[in-house]
Amino acid sequence: MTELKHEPFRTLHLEHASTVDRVADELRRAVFDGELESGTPLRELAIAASLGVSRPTVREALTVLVAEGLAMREPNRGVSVATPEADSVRDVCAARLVLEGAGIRQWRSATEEQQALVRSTLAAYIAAIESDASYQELNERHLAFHVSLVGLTGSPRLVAMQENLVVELKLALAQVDRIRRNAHDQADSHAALVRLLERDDLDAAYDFLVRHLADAQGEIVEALDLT
Amino acid sequence: MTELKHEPFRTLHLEHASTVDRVADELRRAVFDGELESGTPLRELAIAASLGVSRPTVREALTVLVAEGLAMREPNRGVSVATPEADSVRDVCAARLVLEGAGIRQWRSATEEQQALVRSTLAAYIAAIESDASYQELNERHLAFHVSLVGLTGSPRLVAMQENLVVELKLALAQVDRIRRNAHDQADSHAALVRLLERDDLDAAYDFLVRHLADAQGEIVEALDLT
DNA sequence: TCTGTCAGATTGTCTGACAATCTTCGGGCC
DNA sequence: GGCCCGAAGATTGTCAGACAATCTGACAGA
Repeated sequence: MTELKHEPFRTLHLEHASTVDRVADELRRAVFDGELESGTPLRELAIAASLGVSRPTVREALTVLVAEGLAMREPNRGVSVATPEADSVRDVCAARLVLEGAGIRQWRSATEEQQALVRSTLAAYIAAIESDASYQELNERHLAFHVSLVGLTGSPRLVAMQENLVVELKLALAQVDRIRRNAHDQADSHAALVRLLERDDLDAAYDFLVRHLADAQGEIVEALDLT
Repeated sequence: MTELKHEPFRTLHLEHASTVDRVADELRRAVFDGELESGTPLRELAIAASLGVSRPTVREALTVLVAEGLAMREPNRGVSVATPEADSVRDVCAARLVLEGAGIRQWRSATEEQQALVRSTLAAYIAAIESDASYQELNERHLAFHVSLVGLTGSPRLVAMQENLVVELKLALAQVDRIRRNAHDQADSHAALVRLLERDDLDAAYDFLVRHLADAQGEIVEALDLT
């Protein structure tokens, strides 16, 4: 084989974006940015014309969105932006507690690398707050921190599941915050959680997480009901 | 509305199967039955001709399979049946432990209905064993029991995640058992687990689950390495 | 041995089309 | 006046055919 030991091109990375992917990306962006209200029908022809691609391509992109839970397909009635229900939010938070709780419980058996990821994700979140980053970015960093907690389990599948849950949350937040943007500062709370972890006080950390998720759920559900 | 109180047609259910769904079902069946070896390329034209549908329809069905993890898509190289790696199996089992463990921990706070589901699923598994059911059905019942454990959490999303994991396991089993079918009787072990639950001895039940999953993982990985 | 080139196969995407189904709207009937 | 019903329009689900881009493999040439 012609494989070199040092692999000098390891950092190179070609963006292999198919048309379908780019269409899906654009639709995702529009949903998260709140340009598309929940329940908005996503007409294939309109999107195809608007983006300058063909209908089959749009169709494929839509099935991707549906698989991700960002949209709903009703037979013979097309695809529309999913509407986050209060029950869904409650379920997402319950599921998050299971996944993130599992991560916390495995703090001690996690690798140094995984622990470092939690710290650095928290640091990035704090830095974003202090630099007055955009609302979107704060959300992103915040949720990335919670994903990193699941990363402590070392299980790619659990992380993937958490990322799915986070997508649903982002959808709900996009709907809620389209009306009133309230990305309030939660850095202290998260920093306290990490301190408990560093102190190996896992039970306290878990209790902390329980309260934190309950709070988040309460806020989102409340805001959702006002819609 | 003309809605009747007793809803006499509640049991009626029209199979609203689109062509895409039926193609996907057929492909799934073929994979689980071991007709398609892992790594087999799934050519769009061949499948379309073989099933008498058009290529776009097959394409959509394939993206469904890929989303489910049953197949892999490599850009410009098409879709092929996924190959279960030992690492994947280990990860699936680790993830299962988190989900099923969460179910067990919530046994007490589960509804009567959810607990009954666990019992009845176990009963169905045992009945299938005693009636010398087919290999496929035993597998199905066995895994259904484990799903019902996750059902104790009452979280539809966690159940959906577990079902995804189970799909991957079924794929691995299909590959392993294509060579040697070894659906050995595990009814006693599962019955013991339920007895521990009924006795509210959750810690023991959890330990039991840990061992059970470790055993299962060991067997599958071993059989996989022999391939 | 390595590189460049070419044919065949397969996918990614487009165009155009048609039937089935849903929605809407207006007409006829009580 | 209000309600059932049928026709028109819109949209999806599916199909057929086509073409460019890319991958594979083989073969010739430096």
